[in-house]
Amino acid sequence: MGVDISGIIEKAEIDIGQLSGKRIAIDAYNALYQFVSAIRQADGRPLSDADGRPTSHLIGILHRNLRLLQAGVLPVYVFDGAPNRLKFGTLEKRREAKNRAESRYREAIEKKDMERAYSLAMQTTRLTDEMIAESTRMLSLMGIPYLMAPEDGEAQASHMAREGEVWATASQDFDTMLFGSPRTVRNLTLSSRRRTPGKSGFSQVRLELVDLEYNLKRLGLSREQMVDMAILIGTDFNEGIMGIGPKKALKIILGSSRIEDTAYAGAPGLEQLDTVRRIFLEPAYTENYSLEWKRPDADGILDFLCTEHEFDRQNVAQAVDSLRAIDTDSQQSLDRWM
DNA sequence: CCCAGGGA
DNA sequence: TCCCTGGGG
Repeated sequence: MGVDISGIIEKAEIDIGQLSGKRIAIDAYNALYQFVSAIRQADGRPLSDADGRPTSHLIGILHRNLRLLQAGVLPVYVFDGAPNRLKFGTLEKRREAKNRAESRYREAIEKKDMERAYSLAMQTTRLTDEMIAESTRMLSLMGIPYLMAPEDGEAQASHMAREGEVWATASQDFDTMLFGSPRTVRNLTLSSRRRTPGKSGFSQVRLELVDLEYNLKRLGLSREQMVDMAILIGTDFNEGIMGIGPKKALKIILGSSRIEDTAYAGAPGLEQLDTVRRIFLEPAYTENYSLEWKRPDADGILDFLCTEHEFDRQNVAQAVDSLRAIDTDSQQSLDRWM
């Protein structure tokens, strides 16, 4: 999930209207995980068609993007490429955690503890290659641009924001700040309710905007120092130091300015310091993409969802009609003036 | 995730 | 009008 420095970051609550006419680069994996973990039936299993194939990702993409486009937002989805080898450890840990959650889920189902089963089911969420392929196909049909990052999707999205190709990145974690995204939108949804893993029921969430420069200035850090702080805490690419969270890390870096000047220089958990720094400060990116929002392929969407996946034809037709009523052309020309 | 529907 | 619940595939 990336490094959690939420506690020391100031966010501004914003209204969706403030994103109208703006291009937002969305961390695709992050968004898809939300869909697949949140869109479930009562026993926790994802929604699926008659053949048992999952459909949560498709429902999520259809409805979320319909609402975003209606609000005037111009979304572009950035998918992860091949993970950096320093991420292998994190990925392995996630796999193990999912396996554990799966066996606990089965236990909870046997004990008929549905509430626990539901929350465990959310932790078993996996994105398969087929779901990724279907997601990009769905985006194409909706006329929404997407691209594959060479490595980390958040790094690519952040590069695009730095270059001014998009106004902001959208992700739930704070790695986009480390990657240098000037603005990060969190909780990019139209509804303000969210199911959270580990808890039953819903909690309120508000659309938030995180401004990188503002936060760096307020904390008295350079971005390089913020990256060092994250490395002390632990990132997807290194373990970090046990017992050091955002508060202590901030104090340490404000006192010593860089990891080499602290007592933690060379400590286990901080191996390959310069490589990890470079992952955040000089990330791999591509400029080989085009941002164009096209008219939706109405028949294509109906075929895909209703013929291939047995969605209700009337529901989908209604969504498609709403989609066709949106004038993305004028939003794109409006966007030039912002 | 988002929506529709019903009750407070 | 808000809040909660059930449904979607």
